[in-house]
Amino acid sequence: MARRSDHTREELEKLILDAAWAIIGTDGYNGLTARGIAKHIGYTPGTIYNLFASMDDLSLHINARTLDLLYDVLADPACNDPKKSPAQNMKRMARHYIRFAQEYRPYWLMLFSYSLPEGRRDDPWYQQKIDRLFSPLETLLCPYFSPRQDGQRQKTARLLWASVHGLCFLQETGKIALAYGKKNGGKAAADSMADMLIDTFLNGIKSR
Amino acid sequence: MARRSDHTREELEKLILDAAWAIIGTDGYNGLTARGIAKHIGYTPGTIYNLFASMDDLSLHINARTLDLLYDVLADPACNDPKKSPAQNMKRMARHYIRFAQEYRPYWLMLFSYSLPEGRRDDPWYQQKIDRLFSPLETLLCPYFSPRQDGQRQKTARLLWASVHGLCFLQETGKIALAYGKKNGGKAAADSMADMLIDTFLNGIKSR
DNA sequence: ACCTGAACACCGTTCAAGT
DNA sequence: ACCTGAACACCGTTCAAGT
Repeated sequence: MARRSDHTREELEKLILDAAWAIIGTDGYNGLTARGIAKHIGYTPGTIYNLFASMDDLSLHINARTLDLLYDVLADPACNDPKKSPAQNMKRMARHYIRFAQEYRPYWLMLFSYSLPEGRRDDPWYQQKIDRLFSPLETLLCPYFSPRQDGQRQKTARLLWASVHGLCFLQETGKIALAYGKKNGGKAAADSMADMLIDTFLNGIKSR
Repeated sequence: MARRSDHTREELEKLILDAAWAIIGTDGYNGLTARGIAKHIGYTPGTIYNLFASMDDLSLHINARTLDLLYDVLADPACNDPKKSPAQNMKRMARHYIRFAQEYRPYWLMLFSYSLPEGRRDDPWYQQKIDRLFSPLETLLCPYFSPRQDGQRQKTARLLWASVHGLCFLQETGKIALAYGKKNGGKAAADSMADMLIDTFLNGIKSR
C-alpha cells in the first residue's frame, strides 16, 4: 500500500537496531518483539524482515554490539598498567567484567541466553568478536609462561575467563547464591571471589 | 462442560510434570507450552492453571526435579573415595557435573536460563535444594582448612563450583569457544580445564 | 469442585497486493 | 523496489458456563 523510502537501507537497519537496543534496555530481552520494534519506528512488522532474516538474526546483531562494548572494557589500558602487578591488573579486569555485567545487564544476559537454534553455527565475523575477548587476559599472563608455552597460556586465559564468568553469572542470575554469610547480601561476592581465584591460581602457577 | 475426576489432584500434578519433562527432552525448554502439555495428557490448557499458578511456577517444579538429580550425581560416594586424594575426588566430581550437563542438557539449560521475572524471590524449599549442592564439595575441601576456617572453606567451595560451572556453560552453549586448538573440537575442553583448575588452585592453597 | 471452551491480548513470519 | 496489511499458526492466561 505504501512506499516510504524515508530512509536508506543502512539508516533503516540502524533505526531498527537502535529501537531494539532501547526496548531491551527497558523491558529486557524477553520484551523484544518484531511488532514492538515496528511500532517504535513507525513501520509495520514486515519491514523488519526486509532487513533481517529473522528475530534470531537481529539478536545476533544486538549481541555483536554488546561484544564490541565488552571488548572495549576489557581492553582498557587501566587493566594493563605496567606499574602494577599482573595479579592487580587481572583483578581489575575481573572487576571490569563484573561491573559490565551489572551495568549492561539485559544485554549481557541476552548474550548468554540460549534461545538460538541448535544447528546454527555462528558466522566467522561473530566468532572473531568472541575470540578477541580473550586476548587482553592472554597478554597479562605472558610473565607466567615461556614463549614455548603459548598453548598453555591461551588455555589458562580461557580457563580464568570462564571461571570469572561463572562467578559473575551465578551472582547476577541469582540461580545459585554465592553468598554464604549474611553481611553485604552477596552484592560483592563475585568481586571477592574473583580476587581469591586470581591470587590462589597465580600462586599455584608460580609454585608449579 | 465436563467433570473428569479421572485423577486425583496429586496424580494430575504428576501427569503434568511428567508430560512437561518429556516435552522438554525432545523439544527443549523453549518447546514447552501449556497447550502442548494439555494436548499431551488429554486435558485443556485451563486445567494446568488449576494445578500451577503459571508456567513459571511449573518450570520451578521442573527445575526442582533437575536439582534433585544433580544432587544425587554430585553426592555420589565415588566422588568421595577415601583411597583417593581430594584432588582426584574433586576432578571426578567436576567430570560428573560436566557429564550431567551433557546428559540432561535441556533440563540443565533450563535451570540456568533467565526467563523468570525479576522480582521473584525463590521459595525457601527451592533455595534449600540449591544450597545443598555445595556440600559435597565443601566436604572434600576439609583437609585444606582448619575448623576455624569454615567461612573460607565454604567460600572456596562456591568459588570452585562456579568456576567449573562457567567452564561447562561456555562449552555447552558454545557462546564462547573454549577450544583454542583444532584437535578434539573442544569436546573435552571443559574436562581438561577443570583438571587444570583444580590442580593449580589446590596447589595455590597449599603454598599459601 | 473440577474442567471446558471460548475469549483476550499477544507472538514470529510470510506474502499477495498496492504504490 | 519497498512497504503494507492481512493472514496463518501459534502463544499464556482468564473465566463464565457447564456437569
